Amino acid sequence: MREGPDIARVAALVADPARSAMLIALMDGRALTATELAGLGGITKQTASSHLAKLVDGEVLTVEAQGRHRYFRLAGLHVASLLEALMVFSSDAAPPLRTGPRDPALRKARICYDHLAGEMGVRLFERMQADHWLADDLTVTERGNDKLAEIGLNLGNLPPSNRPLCRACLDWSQRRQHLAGRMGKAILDRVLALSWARRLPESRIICFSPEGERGFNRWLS
Amino acid sequence: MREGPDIARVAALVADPARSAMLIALMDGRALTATELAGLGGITKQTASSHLAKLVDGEVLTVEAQGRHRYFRLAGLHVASLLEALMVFSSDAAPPLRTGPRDPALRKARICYDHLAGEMGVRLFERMQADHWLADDLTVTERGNDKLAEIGLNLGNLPPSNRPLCRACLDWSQRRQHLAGRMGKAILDRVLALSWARRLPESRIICFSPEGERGFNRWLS
DNA sequence: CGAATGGTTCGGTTAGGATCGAACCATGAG
DNA sequence: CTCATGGTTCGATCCTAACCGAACCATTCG
Repeated sequence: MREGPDIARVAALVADPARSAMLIALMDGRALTATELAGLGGITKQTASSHLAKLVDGEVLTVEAQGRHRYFRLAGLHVASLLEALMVFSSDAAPPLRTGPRDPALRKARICYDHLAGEMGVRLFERMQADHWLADDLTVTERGNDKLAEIGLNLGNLPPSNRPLCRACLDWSQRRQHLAGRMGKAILDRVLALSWARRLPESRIICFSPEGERGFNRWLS
Repeated sequence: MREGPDIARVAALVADPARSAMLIALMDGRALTATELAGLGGITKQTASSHLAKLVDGEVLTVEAQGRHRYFRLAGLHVASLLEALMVFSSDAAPPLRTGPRDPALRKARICYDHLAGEMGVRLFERMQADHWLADDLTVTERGNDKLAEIGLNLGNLPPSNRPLCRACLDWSQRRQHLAGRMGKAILDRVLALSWARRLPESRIICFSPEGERGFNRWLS
């Protein structure tokens, strides 16, 4: 009788309006927090938490904990394919709501909690390692201190804290690591203070000016 | 808040075990009666009747009344694609309950609505792309037409239809794409007409003969 | 150390829907 | 016509799961 792959299990996960709203919101590959998703689904965070746990358990979503946030994202391409296949049914109407010009910008550079992420953040971090600003254990080398001084940054002046100075943080859009920790924050602060870039209100986008990007690239080279 | 396409509606239709069992049974494109489907779903005919009404109402199935029978079949290719997309999830993990000798055959070649799926289908599709039978936008190139002519297929002779000529369909067992659309159907029809393969009754398996497989491979090379 | 914020757990309520028995309608066979 | 069979409708039961309030845990900030 009832055999074969258990299609109903996954379908049931998508079958709830709140869950499907959250899934659609994640279709562009972004990673969103539980409270953001609760808002998008029109439910309280308790309910969202329960839904998200089910989706993760069902391997439809993956989580990544960062600080006190938990970032949820689709578990892979096959999930997006499934959602696309479902959208075919309601396709005749329903103009898609997303993918304004903001998305590419978000991939290029954005704030991740308090430090730089996206393409620019990843490039920074990889350059710091390749050029030995950082040692393998993520401590700052002498050359690192020199380079930081070039943009007016002296780690000795940072406010004390028990938060680690350097930490690697997984970048969702690039799937590589970028620099987090107090130093990540300090560098972003300098980038903003130098007017190399500015934050766009109501979003996580960091917008580099043309001169700012040139300055940043020159600094890395 | 909650906008966008109402994917939860269709997902809910598939989310019931009895309904999904019936849908899977229909994946080979056959049309079955309500009582047959009731048996396959492991439910009484009253319940099945209710389920089937919902599926028809939701445009997942179509009915055809003949005498005192009512034949149900999938509403279209997009339904089969959806079911395949769902099967992707239960394929890798979840030690399947049944691994008789039929499964390998099913993975090797099977019918997906009306076109070739499984290992053979995926190989065909990848070859078509690598060897430029198809352009990136899935239109048929001149070389493609030549190769199709080799097995006696002329796309100009296909019956007109508004169904797309070429479509990619995610393959459940392979997690890659295979060829659907009118051309996918036409190729499978030729493969069967050439006696390269035949359908096994009561299943979705497409069984290639040794010579048939050789012919198929030679055609691809 | 609080205070603030992001998230989870628990308990109780509620609504939807899957299920089947029984009765009913429609078609076809004899 | 009568009977058997395919299918639907109705009503009642029962179970699941979505939901939120409230309390709780964890992390960061001052």
